[in-house]
Amino acid sequence: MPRSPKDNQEIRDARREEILAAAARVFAAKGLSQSKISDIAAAANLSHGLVYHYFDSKDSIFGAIVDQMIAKIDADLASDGELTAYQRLVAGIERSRDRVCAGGLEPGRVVAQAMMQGVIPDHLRGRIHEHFGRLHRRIAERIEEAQRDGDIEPDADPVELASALVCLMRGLSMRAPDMPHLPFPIPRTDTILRLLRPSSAPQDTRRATPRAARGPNARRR
Amino acid sequence: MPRSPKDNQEIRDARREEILAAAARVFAAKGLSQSKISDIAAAANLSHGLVYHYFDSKDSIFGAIVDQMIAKIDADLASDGELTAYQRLVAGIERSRDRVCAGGLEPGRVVAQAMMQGVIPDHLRGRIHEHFGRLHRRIAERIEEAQRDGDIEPDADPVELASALVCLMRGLSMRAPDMPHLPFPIPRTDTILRLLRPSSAPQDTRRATPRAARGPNARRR
DNA sequence: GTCTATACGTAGATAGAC
DNA sequence: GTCTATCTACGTATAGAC
Repeated sequence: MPRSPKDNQEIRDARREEILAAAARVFAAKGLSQSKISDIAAAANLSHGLVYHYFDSKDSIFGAIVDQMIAKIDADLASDGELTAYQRLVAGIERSRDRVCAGGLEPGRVVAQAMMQGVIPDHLRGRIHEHFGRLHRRIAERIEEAQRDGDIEPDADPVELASALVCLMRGLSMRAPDMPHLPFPIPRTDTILRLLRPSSAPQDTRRATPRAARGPNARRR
Repeated sequence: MPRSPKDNQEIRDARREEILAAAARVFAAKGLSQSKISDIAAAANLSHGLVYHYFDSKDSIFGAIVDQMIAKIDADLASDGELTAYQRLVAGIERSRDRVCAGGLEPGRVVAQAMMQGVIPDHLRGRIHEHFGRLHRRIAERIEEAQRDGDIEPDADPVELASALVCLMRGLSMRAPDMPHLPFPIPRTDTILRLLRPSSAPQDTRRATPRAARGPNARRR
């Protein structure tokens, strides 16, 4: 008895996902250009030729991966309904940081690698560029909201803070997974948050110490 | 009349430097694996084959570049004799940041790319690893000194702060030179320094407000 | 010292057998 | 649907002409 069309479709979908998962690992480890199709095939335990049965080209695989990673990053920002803006920022930072610690798949890593590479398929450039725009805008908005809540330094430019935070997180994601014991530790979330922390630091003489007493994790209202 | 041996040597040295300079630009733009020997030759305005007259292989060129970049980074930290530890930290950050702004050759970029690549010649791995050890140790020491001077948050772990700072700077250097108009700005030095800034922030209840009044740029003693 | 022509290997992509 | 064999393009590295 032959396989039903439905079974075939399931096999196809499963294979596709397997290949994408394998490719994500390979790309994260080596970047687009250094990743051979055979590497991906080997990581997915199937033959070289079969990969081409499911995807047109290496670029199309990479495109699919980048889209997945972008979606994952967007999801990181979107979730966490009942929290303060500040708490959502912290949660996002923590998730990303945990992934780096686990040595697992850091979505930011793939995208950052893609951005650094000279040759990205043109359609991808646009998508990546848009992604960064969205990411940065959302973080800046969230920072602004947290400033209104009094959880973040109110006198700093939110766009500026967002840039610094994004830089830091990108640098974090860049730690090579095959160099697990680098001489310096992964900074704690507390340390990262120093960037945003309100302070009555000396250079700021306009405000004395009012709302600071509430603490950075205080719930608003 | 033939060229003197001395002239020949000068030509050789000059060519070598030209090739290295061209290669540095190419590597910074595309990374090791995407850089073809012909790219380097074209960037240096000479033929493909001549590159091999001066270097054994692409890897050996890359090795020379990485060494140059490492030396440049080390130099950034070494200089500035008459300054405070804190002032030297600031100067280093500013130099690196200026290079990124100029879109020029950011040494950290090449090294970071190298680190992220899966395949680095083995001897290079060691050198890069050592470099990071030195870099981090020096920064941590300098931070510690600045803490004693009262210019940096005294209750934070210097190693921790150094890690965060290195991450941030690495993320900064990663901006693609061919994407000059990213939606977010390069963070100002002030903003970067928020990581280190002393503060009488709420979560820290042990110290009240003593030394903070001196300001972060105050000369010690 | 500099170039052009060429050998060799490798990786992307296709074709056809099972 | 899956594999192996093959074509083709390109990049590293070398050899030899000028």
